[in-house]
Amino acid sequence: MKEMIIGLFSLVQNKRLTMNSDPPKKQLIRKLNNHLHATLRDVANLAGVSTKTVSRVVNHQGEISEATRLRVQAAIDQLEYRPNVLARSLIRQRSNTLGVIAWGIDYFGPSRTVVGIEQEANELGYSLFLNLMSHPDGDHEPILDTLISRRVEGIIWAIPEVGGNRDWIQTSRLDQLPPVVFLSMESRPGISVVSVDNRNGAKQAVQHLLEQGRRKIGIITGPMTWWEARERYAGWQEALGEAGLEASLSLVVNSDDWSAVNGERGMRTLLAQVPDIDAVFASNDQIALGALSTTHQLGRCVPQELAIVGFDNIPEAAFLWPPLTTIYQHLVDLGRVAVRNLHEMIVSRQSQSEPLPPSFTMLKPELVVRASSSI
Amino acid sequence: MKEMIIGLFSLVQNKRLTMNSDPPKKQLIRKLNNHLHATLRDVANLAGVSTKTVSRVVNHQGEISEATRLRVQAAIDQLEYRPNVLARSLIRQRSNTLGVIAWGIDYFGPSRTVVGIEQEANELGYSLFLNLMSHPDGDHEPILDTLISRRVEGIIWAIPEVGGNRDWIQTSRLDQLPPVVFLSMESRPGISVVSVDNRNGAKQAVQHLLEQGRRKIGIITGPMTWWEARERYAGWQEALGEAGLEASLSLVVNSDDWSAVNGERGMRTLLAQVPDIDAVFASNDQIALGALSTTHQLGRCVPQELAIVGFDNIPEAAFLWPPLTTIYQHLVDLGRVAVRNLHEMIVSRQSQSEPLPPSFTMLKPELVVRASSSI
DNA sequence: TATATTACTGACATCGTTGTCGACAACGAT
DNA sequence: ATCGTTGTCGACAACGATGTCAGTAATATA
Repeated sequence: MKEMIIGLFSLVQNKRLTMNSDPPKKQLIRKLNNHLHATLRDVANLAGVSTKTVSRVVNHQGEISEATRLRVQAAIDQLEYRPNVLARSLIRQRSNTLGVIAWGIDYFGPSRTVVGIEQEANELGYSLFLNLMSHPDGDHEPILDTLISRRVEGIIWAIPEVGGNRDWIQTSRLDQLPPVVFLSMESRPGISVVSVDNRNGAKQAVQHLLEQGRRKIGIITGPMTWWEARERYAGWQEALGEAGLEASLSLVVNSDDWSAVNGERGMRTLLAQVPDIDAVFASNDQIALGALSTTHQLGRCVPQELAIVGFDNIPEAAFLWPPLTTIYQHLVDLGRVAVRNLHEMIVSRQSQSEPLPPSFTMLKPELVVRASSSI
Repeated sequence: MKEMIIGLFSLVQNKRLTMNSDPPKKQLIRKLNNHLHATLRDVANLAGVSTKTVSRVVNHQGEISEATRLRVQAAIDQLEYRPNVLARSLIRQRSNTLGVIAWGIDYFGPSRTVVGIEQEANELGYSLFLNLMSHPDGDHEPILDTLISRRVEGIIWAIPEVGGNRDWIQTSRLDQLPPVVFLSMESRPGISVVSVDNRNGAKQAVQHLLEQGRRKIGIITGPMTWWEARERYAGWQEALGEAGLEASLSLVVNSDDWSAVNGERGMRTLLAQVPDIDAVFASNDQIALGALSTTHQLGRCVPQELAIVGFDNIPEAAFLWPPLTTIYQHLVDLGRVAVRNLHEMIVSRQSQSEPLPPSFTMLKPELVVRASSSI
């Protein structure tokens, strides 16, 4: 009975071969002209072995006699065979891909982060799907759907926390996703996060200004809907508080984006509110740049009359006039750590063991002292 | 006879079902716990139809009675079914993915380009694999192998032309690839290229300086191994030549990278070589920034004594002191056009028609006048 | 010499889809 | 009553790989 079934099977299977009257060689030439790819079966036919044997050679698995290995390898080379990863992913149930959802990679910070993500993903053997949003609080649903449909094994959420754009995490949506690592956001129970310690960075900046003998230290914040802006603001407050100074509201100017325009305006406002202000912490380097621009326009001397510190250490910072003291964030590392953590989550989920507890990593930024803050 | 075969087939197929003793519902719960995805078959079972019918509903193809359509849709929603694009790509022989090979996306220019690429790819329904190289002349072979194995339908080569890093194009390697569009390089027969007209940009910059009455116009070039640097240099030469001025070598300083450090040094050298120089074309904004830094250090007045023009229009340019005149490249468009061209190549190859002739597109940059060049 | 072991290889089913082809019911027309 | 049509739907094979299992030949063991 069994033999009978097998017989019928192969009878049916042979139909394919008989339908195609070309000899194998000719078939292959046609394939190449149509920009098709050689398959395991092509290689197997050419080498006179089964597809499984070719598969074994390709994956260096199982024991293969040197003779057949060479024969198969020759066929592979001759046909320029490349395994079809789509088919492999399908049967292995592993796509070896990650998805990044990012925003603002035309800015220095986010793009550095993506570089780190790409490097680490590459080293761990993942290919990376890049998805960009046009606004930090845009609609991410279609992106998630694509990533799920493509069966990515993990997702890096490289979008800043702005307003309520993380509220969806509380919903059940997260359960339907592969492992996700979030970047640059407030820690929340149950999810994995990697962030730069913005508060500490701001604190370092202000403490440095205090050490330089400054006492009236203003701040131009970023948009306060951003978590990072709030953290930097909090760091400024903390540093002043610990020094026994009042974080008076007249020393604060909020800007509604991170651009130099607002730095320019903010600086004017601060100088109007507190004419004898002697230092300003700008919440990023663009804002600092705008602030510097204002000091030039008004003829104030930096750092003699007024010290300025930024945040980010953009490549231009060292060449501004005067060179800008700032806070350096290890953003490439941020990306790398995120992928490493993600990889661990993926591995742990595969091994069916207890799910890994969510991780929370904080990277400490560094103060870079230049002429804009020290005489 | 035929019925017999069919009978045997389904007998064999049923083995799978009998082997698995769980009722369908329970199977599904197990699936969800293991983070598996519902398949067409799951949906079909739940809705009491065949997989093909579900497929038809998902793809809005064929004629389906409203009753079954609703029933199937309900099952899809209930199971949160997402089609597996890997399987779909496999059978359809279309992956709907593109690959980008890029370098330097932590710089402003390349990252803008990638933004454009991502946007257009997204709009045309492609997912994007991002691959970064650490050097413009690094080894791209492993990247190409991965992309081929993943069966991307096209490749965007977003790496600047440096030294001989395009020589491989002459080899047969290109034939084994899906359609490729190259960015920012010299036109070559047989390949598709999209570039910014660097020569024209530089020419505009120098012509602007001439219109301002400048006559001793120097240049700080980029690294001359780069095609873009050579083009900008050529533009400077052309503009001077057309104005009847000599492009004397004393007016030229080469820098070996694009950084501000070299702009600083370059400016010093120029001032030493030609003390009465009255304008400088810096081959990018970083170099211009360095040059500006030198003028501050030496107390030269910009633009009164010395006009400076850059290239790129980095976001900081408007806020430097003085604000920098520069050349704006439409890099987002560059990326978009590249993907659009690539898409056409892909479509044409599919339709089996005559292969599309390679395209060559040049985007014209724009002069942005600011205070560094006009009094 | 007969049997157990090892080394190597292949047949088949399978992953989750879609294209092809044909089955079947309902319908109106002859 | 018979015969196309039309509208729905399903069985099957196929995409290109890998895992399972069994088969064969060569070698080692009794």
